[in-house]
Amino acid sequence: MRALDPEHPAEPRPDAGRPAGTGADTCPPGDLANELRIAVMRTSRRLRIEASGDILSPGQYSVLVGLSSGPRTLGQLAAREGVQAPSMTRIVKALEDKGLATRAGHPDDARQVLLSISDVGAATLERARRERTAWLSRRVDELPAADRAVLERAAKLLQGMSAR
Amino acid sequence: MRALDPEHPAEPRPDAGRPAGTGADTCPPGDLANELRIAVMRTSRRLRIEASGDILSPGQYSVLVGLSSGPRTLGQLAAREGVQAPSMTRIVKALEDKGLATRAGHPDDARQVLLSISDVGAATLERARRERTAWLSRRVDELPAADRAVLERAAKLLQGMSAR
DNA sequence: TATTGTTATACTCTATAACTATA
DNA sequence: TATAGTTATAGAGTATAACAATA
Repeated sequence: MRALDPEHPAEPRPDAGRPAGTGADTCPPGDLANELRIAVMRTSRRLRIEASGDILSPGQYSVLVGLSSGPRTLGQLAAREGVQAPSMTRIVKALEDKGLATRAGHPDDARQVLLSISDVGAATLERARRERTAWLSRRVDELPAADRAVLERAAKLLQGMSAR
Repeated sequence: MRALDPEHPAEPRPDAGRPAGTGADTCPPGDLANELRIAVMRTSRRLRIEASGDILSPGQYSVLVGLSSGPRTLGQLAAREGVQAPSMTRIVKALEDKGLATRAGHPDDARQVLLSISDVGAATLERARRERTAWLSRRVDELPAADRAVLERAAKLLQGMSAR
């Protein structure tokens, strides 16, 4: 089994040291960024922990996501993942061995290699995605509608802020 | 330098395939969980990337956070981080070598070891925290007040959902 | 000569197993 | 005999360097 993620397992409680009963709706800007960082990192850690039992390693999952929108060369995948070519060679080899991706020569440039997701790969990706969302779905369902609306707007904001 | 985080580098755009102009304030529950997962994972990836150049490895940072609220035994730290004792031995050794943590025998049980954060360690942790929050602070500052309020409420919700 | 991808090798961080010291 | 921590060793996953094939 994969090791637990060492990132931010237990940040200090956010309200420590803040005077209680201050019904203010806003906190200082620096505090917001810090609390948001804690919230995001803590949630991402739980998401990864709860997703344990994967068939896919994080790298394999991520590459499969990249391939789900169309064939890519090994170099494109490496650049997109931010890893070096030898690392991508390894990841792709693992995906091929599991039958989740297929390899073909590039029609125009014989040096390059074109990787595609297989049907089994697409199905595996879908299952992995569902597994990774299951824990969060349960938690979200427990919330009142007003809170869900807040999270929906926040999700859009975060996605916009983090887009590259 | 440490490798880039392989987690979710480029999830598919959230609105793909959704009819535009649907001014609905809510989306199906499953969709919310999925969008929230994408938002959280993408943001956490950016946070880690932007925090590159650390003096502290993720594990060392995390242990230092644990020590910042008081001395802990090696076993306590290992349990809190979700790693085995030998791994914690290594992390603690690295912190000691850098002068960020100190070791002492347990007063009641000579088998145990008590780790404490040093003054240098506390200062280093503060600096690391600021670095890790800097990117997010800039992004948050660009937002209108209403959006910041949404994120503030969302941060509290996420922290509550992810608490253990 | 430059570029794409592979192989060889090393480093980091993790785990399990075996061991020492103490309870 | 059980527990806290260390040491030894192995398994992922990453990187850089050197190489082969092609442009």
